Amino acid sequence: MEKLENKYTPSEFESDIYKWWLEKDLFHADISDSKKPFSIVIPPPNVTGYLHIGHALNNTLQDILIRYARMKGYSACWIPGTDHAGIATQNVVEKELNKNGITRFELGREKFIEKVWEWKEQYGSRIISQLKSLGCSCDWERLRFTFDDEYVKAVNHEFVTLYNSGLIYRGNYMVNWCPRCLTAISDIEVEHKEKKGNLWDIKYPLIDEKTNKASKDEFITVSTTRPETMLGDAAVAVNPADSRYSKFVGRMVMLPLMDRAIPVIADNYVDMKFGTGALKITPSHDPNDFELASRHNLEKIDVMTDKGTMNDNAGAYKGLDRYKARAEIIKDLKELGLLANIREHVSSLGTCSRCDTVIEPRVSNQWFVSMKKLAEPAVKAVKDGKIKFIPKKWEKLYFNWMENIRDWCISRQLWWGHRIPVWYCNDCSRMIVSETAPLKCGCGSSSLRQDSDVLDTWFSSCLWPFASMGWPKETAELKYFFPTSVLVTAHDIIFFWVARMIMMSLYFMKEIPFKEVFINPLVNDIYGQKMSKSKGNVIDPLSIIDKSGTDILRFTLASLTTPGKNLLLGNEKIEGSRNFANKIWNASKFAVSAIKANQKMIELKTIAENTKPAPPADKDLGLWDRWIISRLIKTSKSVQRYIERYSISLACRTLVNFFWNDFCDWYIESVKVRIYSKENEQNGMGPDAEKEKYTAVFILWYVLEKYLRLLHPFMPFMTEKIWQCIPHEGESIMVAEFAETDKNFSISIDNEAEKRLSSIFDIISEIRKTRSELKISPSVKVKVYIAAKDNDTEEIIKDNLQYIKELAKISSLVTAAPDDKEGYLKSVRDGNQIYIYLRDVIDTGSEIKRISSDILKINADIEKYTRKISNPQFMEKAPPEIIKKEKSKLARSVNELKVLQEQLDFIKSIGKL
RNA sequence: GGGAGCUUAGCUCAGCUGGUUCAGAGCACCUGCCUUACAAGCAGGGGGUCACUGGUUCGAAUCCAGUAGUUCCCA
Repeated sequence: MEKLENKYTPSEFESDIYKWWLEKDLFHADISDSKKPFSIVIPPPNVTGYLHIGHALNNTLQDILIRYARMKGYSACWIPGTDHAGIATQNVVEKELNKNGITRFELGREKFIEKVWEWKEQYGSRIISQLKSLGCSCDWERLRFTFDDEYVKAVNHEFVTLYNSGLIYRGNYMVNWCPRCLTAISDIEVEHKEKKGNLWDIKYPLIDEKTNKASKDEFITVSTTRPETMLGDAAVAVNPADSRYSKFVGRMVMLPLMDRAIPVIADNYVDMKFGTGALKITPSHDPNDFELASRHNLEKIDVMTDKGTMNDNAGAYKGLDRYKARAEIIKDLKELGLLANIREHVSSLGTCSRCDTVIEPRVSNQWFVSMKKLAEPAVKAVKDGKIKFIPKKWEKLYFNWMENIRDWCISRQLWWGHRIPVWYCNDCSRMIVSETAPLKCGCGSSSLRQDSDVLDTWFSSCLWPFASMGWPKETAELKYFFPTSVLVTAHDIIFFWVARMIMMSLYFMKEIPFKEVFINPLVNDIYGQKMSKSKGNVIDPLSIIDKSGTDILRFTLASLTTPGKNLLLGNEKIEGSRNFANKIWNASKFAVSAIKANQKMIELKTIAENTKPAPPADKDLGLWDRWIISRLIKTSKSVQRYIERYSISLACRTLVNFFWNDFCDWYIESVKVRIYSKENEQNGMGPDAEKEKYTAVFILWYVLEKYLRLLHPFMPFMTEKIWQCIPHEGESIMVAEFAETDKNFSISIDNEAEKRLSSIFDIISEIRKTRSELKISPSVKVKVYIAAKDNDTEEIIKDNLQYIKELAKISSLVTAAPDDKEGYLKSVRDGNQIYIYLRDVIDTGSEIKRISSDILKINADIEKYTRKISNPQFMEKAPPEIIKKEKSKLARSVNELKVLQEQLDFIKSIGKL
C-alpha cells in the first residue's frame, strides 16, 4: 500500500499516475463482442493551438463521460485528434516567417507548405500533451489529424462524390473576401460588428437630355456609407413608389469623379426612409447591389484589388488603400461642391473571424456546396428525435439556421489545406474532377494543372466522426463504434461543425453521426465577460493545473456546468473545489490511519496483499452503518442519473453533499465514538468491542472505497492515489466497476435506518443549537434529559446514548423528563422534549428578543396553514395525503409555539433570579 | 428588422414531470471554537413577495399570456 502524504499536493503525483495509466494501456478501447460500445470523437483542436479554458471544460466533460462509461462496463473509446485549421495555421506560420522578414510569397507555395509541416511536427503535439495533463483518457493509438494521408483521401472522395451528384458547383458569385488573408470566407466566418461611421449624401448631377452634359442644377442625392465604392457605380436606384424621384427614373446621371453616365432605375429593394432614399448601386462591392444588378442587367465594375487597394478601374485613385481612397474622394467631392451632407451613422460591418479585417464583398470564381438537399434529412433527423441536443433549446437555433440555409463557399485561396481535387487541361481547358491525380486529359494532353485553391477546413472536419474511423474504407471501427454515442461541443460551432457533420454523415453513411449533442457552456470571466487576450481577463487552465492541480480544475469546471449558456469562472470558485479536495484528502488520511490501527484489519493482511477485507456479518451492522450505506447507494444512483442526463453540476453537488454532510460530518464522527471512546469498552460492548471496532472501520473503508469510484470520473488523479492507499481489488480505479454495492456484501437502501438516525441528528442539532444560541462554550458539558415522543424513539435514543453524548457534549443524559424542571430549558424537536440544565445564561435580554421574533414567525405559519385547511375547495379537491401533510404541519407549528412560549417564560424567570 | 434566452439571498447560480430537497447551494456576512483527518477546518446564525401584471388550478418559482429590463445569435 502506498503512503498518503500529510498534505494534499497534487503536483507530486498527478503526472506519475497519468504515465502509469499509459503504461498499463488503460485508455485503449478494444473492439469487443462481449462489451457494448460507447464512443466519442473529440472536437479536434487546432493543431497550432494551445489549451485554453474552453478546451479544458469541453475535454473535462468528455473525459467524465468516457471514464463513466468505461467503469459502467462499456468498451469506451474516445478518439482524439487535431485539425489542420487552414487559415489559422497558415497565419501562425506566416507571422513566424514575417519575424524573419520573409513573406510566404518570397518562399513560394511548396517551400511554405514544407515550413508548415515543420511547424506542425514541432508544435503540433503541444495541445495533445496538454490534453494529457488534463487527465484525458483518450485512446491515443487512434490519434488522427485532418491532414493525414488517409484523411486526405476521404476529403477527395467527399468532394468528388458531391460533385458527381451535382451538389458541388463552381461559379462567379459575390463572396466575403478578406483582404488580409487574401481568401474568400464563408458567410458564417464573418462576424458582424456595430461600428460608428458616417452616412454621406452625395449629389450626382443628372444628364441634360438635350445637351447630353451634366446638369448644373439638377441633382439626385444618394446616401452611402462607403463613398469609395462609387467609382464602381453602375446605377442609382430609387423606390418605384417614391414620388420624389419618379420623374428621374429612366434618365441618366453623371457619376462624379469618373464622368461616366449611369442610369436611374426603380427597384422595390430601395428603402425610401434610408438616407435620401436614393441608393447608389455598386454591383461588385455589395451583395444586395450584386443581386439588384443581375435583375437589371447592370455592368459589374470591380474597382479594387484582392488586397483592398484601388485598381485600374478606379481612375485617379488607383493604388490607394480603400480607406485612404475614401478620404480622398470625400475631399474631392467637397471641393466640387457635391457633398451635400454628412451624418453619423452606426452600421454593421462584416469582419473576418480570423483576423478582424473588414470584409470586402467581392465577385469571384469559387466552389460552392448546394445545401438545401443536404439540409432536409439533417433537419428531419433532429425533428424525429434521432439526434437530441442537450439542452434542448439549441435545437431551435439549429432549425432556424438549417431552414434558412445558404450555399456554402468551400474554396479558399490559401496554401495550407486540402487542395481541390480538380485539374484543368492546359491544352483543351477541359476540367477533370478526380479523387487521384489524373495523368492525361481526354484530349490526350498530359499538360495538366491542379486548381490552386484549397478547401475550407470545415469541409474536411465535417467528416470527422467517420473519417477518423477510417472512412471511406469499411473498417471494423466503423462497424463497432459508429455512430458515436455523444458529441460534446460549444454552441458557437453548431453551424460551422455540428450541422455539417449531421448533413455529411446522413449523406455518406446514411446514418446519424452521434445520438446526442451535449452543448457545454462558454467560459466567461467572473464578470460574465468573454475571455480575450485584449481584455486581459484570460484564465489559463495550465496555470490552474500548476497552482492547484488538475483534479481541482476539472471539478471546478464540472461543478459550473449547468444548462445555462455561460459559465463564470473566478478564483473563488476554484477555491471551493480546492477545499473539497482537501477535505477528501484529510478524511482519507483518517480512514487510512483507522485501518492501520485496527488489529483485525492488519491481521487479515489485507493492506499488503491489496485484497479486500472480509465483510462483517449482517447482524453486526449498526444503525449508523446501515444509514451511511443507504445514503451511499442513493448518492450513487443520483450521480448516475445526473451524468446520464448531462446534469454535471448536480452530479458534483450530490457528490460533495454526500461526502461532506453525511460521510464526514456524521459517519466519521460516529466512527470516532466507536473506536476511541473508553466508555464503549467499559459499558455494553465488552467482548464485542473489537468486533464493533472492526465493523466501524470496515464500513468506513467500504464507503470510502465505493465513493472514490463515484468520484473518479470527475477527479481521476486523487481518487486513484487514495484508492491505491487503501485495500482494493483490481489494478486501477479507472477500470473498477462504477457501482455502489459489492456482489458478496449487498446491502440495500434502508429508509427505516435513515429515518431513525435522522431523529438522532435532530436531537443533537437541537442541543447544539441551544448551546450555541445561549453561548455555552464547547468545552462545557451539559446535563440533558430527553422525554421521547414515543417508546420507539426512546429506544432509538437509548441505543445511541453514547453518540448523542459525544456529539452534543453532554455530561449525563437521561431518557426521561426531569422530576424537578427548575433550571432546565425545555425545547421540542419533532415531538421530543429536550431539557438542558442551564446555569450560566448571561444574556437573557437578547434571548427574549430572539424567542419573541420566532413566535411571530410561527404565528404567521399557523395562520397560513389554518387558512389552507379551512378552505373547503382545498379539502375537497386536494389528495388526502396532501391534506394530511398540511394538517400535520399545522399541528407541529402549534406545538412549536407552545414550546417557544415555555422557553420565553423560562428565560424570563431566570432573568428575575 | 428576425429569432432565442435570461431575470430566484449581497454575489454566482441550482431547482426535471405544478404539492417533503420548495424557497435551496457555494461564496460573502455575523457569533463561538486551534474538539486527537481537516482553521483549505468545526459548531451555530441572519438574509429572498422566486422581475412585474394578469390567467389556468384546490394549490404556481415551476404552466399560459402580456409588460419591463437584460444578453446572445442572425440579417
